[in-house]
Amino acid sequence: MTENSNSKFAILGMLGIRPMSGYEIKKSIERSIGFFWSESFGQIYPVLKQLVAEGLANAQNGDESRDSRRKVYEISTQGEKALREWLAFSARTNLIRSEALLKIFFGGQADPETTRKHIERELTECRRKLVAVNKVEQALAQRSAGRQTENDFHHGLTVAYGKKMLIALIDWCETSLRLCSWREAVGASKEELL
Amino acid sequence: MTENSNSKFAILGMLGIRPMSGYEIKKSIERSIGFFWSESFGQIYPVLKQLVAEGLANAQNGDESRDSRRKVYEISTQGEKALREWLAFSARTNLIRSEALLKIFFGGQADPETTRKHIERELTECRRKLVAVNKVEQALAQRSAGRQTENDFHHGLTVAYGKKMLIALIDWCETSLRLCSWREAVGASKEELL
DNA sequence: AGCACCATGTAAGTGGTTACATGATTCC
DNA sequence: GGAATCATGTAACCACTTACATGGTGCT
Repeated sequence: MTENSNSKFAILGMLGIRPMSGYEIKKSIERSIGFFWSESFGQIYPVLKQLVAEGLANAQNGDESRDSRRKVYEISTQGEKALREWLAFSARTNLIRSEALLKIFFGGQADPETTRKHIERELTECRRKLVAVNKVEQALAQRSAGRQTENDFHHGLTVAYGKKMLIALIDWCETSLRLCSWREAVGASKEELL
Repeated sequence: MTENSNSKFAILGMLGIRPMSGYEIKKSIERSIGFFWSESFGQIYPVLKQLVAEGLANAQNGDESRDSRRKVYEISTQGEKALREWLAFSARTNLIRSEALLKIFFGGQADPETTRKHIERELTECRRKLVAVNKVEQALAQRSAGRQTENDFHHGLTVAYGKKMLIALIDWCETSLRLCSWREAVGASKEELL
């Protein structure tokens, strides 16, 4: 842990939207920012404890009529300040590591079908995700019809981001598959000529 | 270490392109797949040792006329087989975590300038990267003029991917900045009306 | 009664970076 | 002779995931 700024502020940021339990934080992250962020329970619960210890959040535990173990965490004034400071700080350029792209890059060292399969899998995945993002987009539009909150506006920006990336990715997959086919056809005819 | 499949095969894949030293692997990764992959020396050297121990690569050390410590590693027949097997295996959907997007998502909890700054920084970064990708694209086109190797073809696919993503990202940044401006203008006029 | 989901937490392991230590070679 | 780059390696640390343990609550 020590100075695990990312998870810490991701969780604090979620509490900034509304008070939540650890379990809710997980679900909420999955639904809203799952496209580019994730947190595991193994991270969430210790961080929540840490946030309380640092005075950045308060725990209100023991809501009757529900599971008595359930604890709802709320961001504190200090927490809001800490979050704002972190938000103002320039984001580190994060190291993305795409296993799929790596396998496509090395595709020359496998048979041509391998690359094709990776791209097809990617394409299927993207189309599935696009459907999900469209649903989120619709839900957001409906919720913020009339007056759009600050949070809704910013959520909308990230949804637009996801959508744009997915559309571009789908386009790349389709183009790449055509290139693969074309290359295979040329390769085949070359062999015939020998 | 144990079963660090990703780094292991990223490095083995580089050796599959041509024999290299640890240092060259690092540079080569940065130049060709730096857009979506990275390896640190702290990872490369132990993995190279491991690859030799497992019989997936051979070390030819002690080239006179150059630094005598320099060791060039070469993929073995067994290594090629292991690489092909790994390549054929479906890629896990990797967890991307974008700190910048996270900060934009939480932007409603900071002043509007914060979000704007993050997007502007992103835009600058993307434009810079696009220039770099274009250079790689040109170099690749020149190198593979006439006959294009399998490796060149697959490298081209990943470069096209990078380019497409960057163009989409730049577009998103520009649109988002306009949305921010528009929202700020509306917000200001609202306050004037109060 | 049983399943799905809500709910919290810990321990072990993983996959990786960063910082450090050390030094050779090349080019100006 | 000094800077840049080539070159290899280790140790400490870090953030995070996975698997495990445990059990409540609500619906059918």
